[in-house]
Amino acid sequence: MAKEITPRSENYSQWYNDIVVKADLAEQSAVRGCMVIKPYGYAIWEKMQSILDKAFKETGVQNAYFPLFIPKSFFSREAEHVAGFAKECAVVTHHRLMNNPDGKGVVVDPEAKLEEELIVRPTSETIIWSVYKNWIKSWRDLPILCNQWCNVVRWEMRTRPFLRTAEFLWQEGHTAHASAEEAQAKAEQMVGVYAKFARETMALPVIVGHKSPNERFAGALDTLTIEAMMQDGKALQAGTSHFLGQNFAKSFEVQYADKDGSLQYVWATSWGVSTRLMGALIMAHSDDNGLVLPPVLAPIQVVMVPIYKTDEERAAVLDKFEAIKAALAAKGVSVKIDDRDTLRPGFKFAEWEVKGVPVRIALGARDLAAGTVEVARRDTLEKATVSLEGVDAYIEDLLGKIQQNIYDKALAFRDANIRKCDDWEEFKTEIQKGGFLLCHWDGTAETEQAIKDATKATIRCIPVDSCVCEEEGKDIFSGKPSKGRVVFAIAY
RNA sequence: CUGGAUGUGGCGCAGUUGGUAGCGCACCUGGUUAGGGACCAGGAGGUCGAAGGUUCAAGUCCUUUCAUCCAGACCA
Repeated sequence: MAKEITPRSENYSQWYNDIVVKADLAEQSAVRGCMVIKPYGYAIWEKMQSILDKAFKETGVQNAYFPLFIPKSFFSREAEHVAGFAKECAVVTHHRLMNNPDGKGVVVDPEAKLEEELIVRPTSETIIWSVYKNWIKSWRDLPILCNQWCNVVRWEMRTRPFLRTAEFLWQEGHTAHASAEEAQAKAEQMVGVYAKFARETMALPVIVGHKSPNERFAGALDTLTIEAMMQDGKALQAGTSHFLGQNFAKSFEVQYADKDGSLQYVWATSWGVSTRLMGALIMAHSDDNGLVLPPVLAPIQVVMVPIYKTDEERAAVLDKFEAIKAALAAKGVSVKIDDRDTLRPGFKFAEWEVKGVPVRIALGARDLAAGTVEVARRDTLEKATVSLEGVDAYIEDLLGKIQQNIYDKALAFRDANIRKCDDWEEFKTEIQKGGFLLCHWDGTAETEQAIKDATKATIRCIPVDSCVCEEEGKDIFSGKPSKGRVVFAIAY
């Protein structure tokens, strides 16, 4: 029987799209570059949201909401920032439709032209800072720690489901502080939250580091990032946290009266992760049978497939399933009993594998007689026959093992594809094979650009949590002195 | 925007030198089945992306146009 998922060796892009579609995560929408996130995919996003949201609140952050539309003039205040976004924004110019005088459909009412165009937010710095201006008067008002869960629109020339869509869901945190040190610490704290989330929840090993000036967010003084490696060896930026300095405060004139009565500009951060994390999840863990979900994120952690010939057998098996389900539910495990009687077991096995459900239990007459169940794990595809007695404890333990194993597997893959490189000729061929190359860099934008032009590789980050990178050396391209190694890779 | 490719039932595709559309999956009905994507029989579903042209006749040839995909450019 031919598998529906295309082997990754043939065409990684096709393989990825197949998993998105077959696992029932998302489909293409009628709007160019946008996608419909289906219930199963959205359930995963909701889990990500709830876990992240809890972590944010533990750091004192509160949720708020700001408008979707931003007056065009707001963008002209921060020159550097607008340069990074101006080219790819959707613009609202009119506010009314009318019946087409030809009688065919509707047209934009030319009378309804807006005085000032509205930009559909590509990110909310400008509107949030125009609001913060009114919130911040005194040192007592600081810090302000707000996050918003919302959608943003960026009219990208080329899109890919989850990784780069014209509209996407994300959270964006925006904080204001009295001192540079406090703001910087906040930016570091939040990238730490992201790294912990990636590792512990998504089972995704990430490298935390600073972006080079070239790759920094428009308007930021420092950008911290978590960089992950996908199974084709390409890098994916999974989340960022920016130290914005006083750029936005100055542009939007956000000043507070300090304890000594002097007027001071506030210091800012912003940080965000998006539905791109879904893309990371898919590309990091999936295999040729489909999605592989870490148990912590799986909307369904255990699926039960009954096997029967007669109505009596079916009733007996489902009865047993209900008992196991109750025991598992008491332990906080989410369980789905697949009692559809129009489909055969083999079909169900394959279907739940594509969807990445971590554990599958099969139970039939044979097992009932022996007092056992068949427990299959998605990460290794191994099957075990387990005694019905205490199966709930076995599965609870197994879910933890699967979570750990998925992380270990991804970590082993990543580490096997990180290597040092000190020779430019070698670099040019090695980088095309995928993976991360740790190389010396002289710290100049010119060198970085030259390397990018020659190989398409970019500096993914200057690591902060890896001691191997702190050593003197010579730049791989220019030969000039370098204070440490940075991560080069070809990125999504 | 540049280069390449593709548009034919819900999905994936075939369709020769022009002759009035077919296959697989999915769907509906009935039956047999059920421990890894079942089988048999019957059935429904398409103005072939759109517009124009050539022709007795166009899915097929010509022109225009639109859309999608891939590779660039672009991109926290």
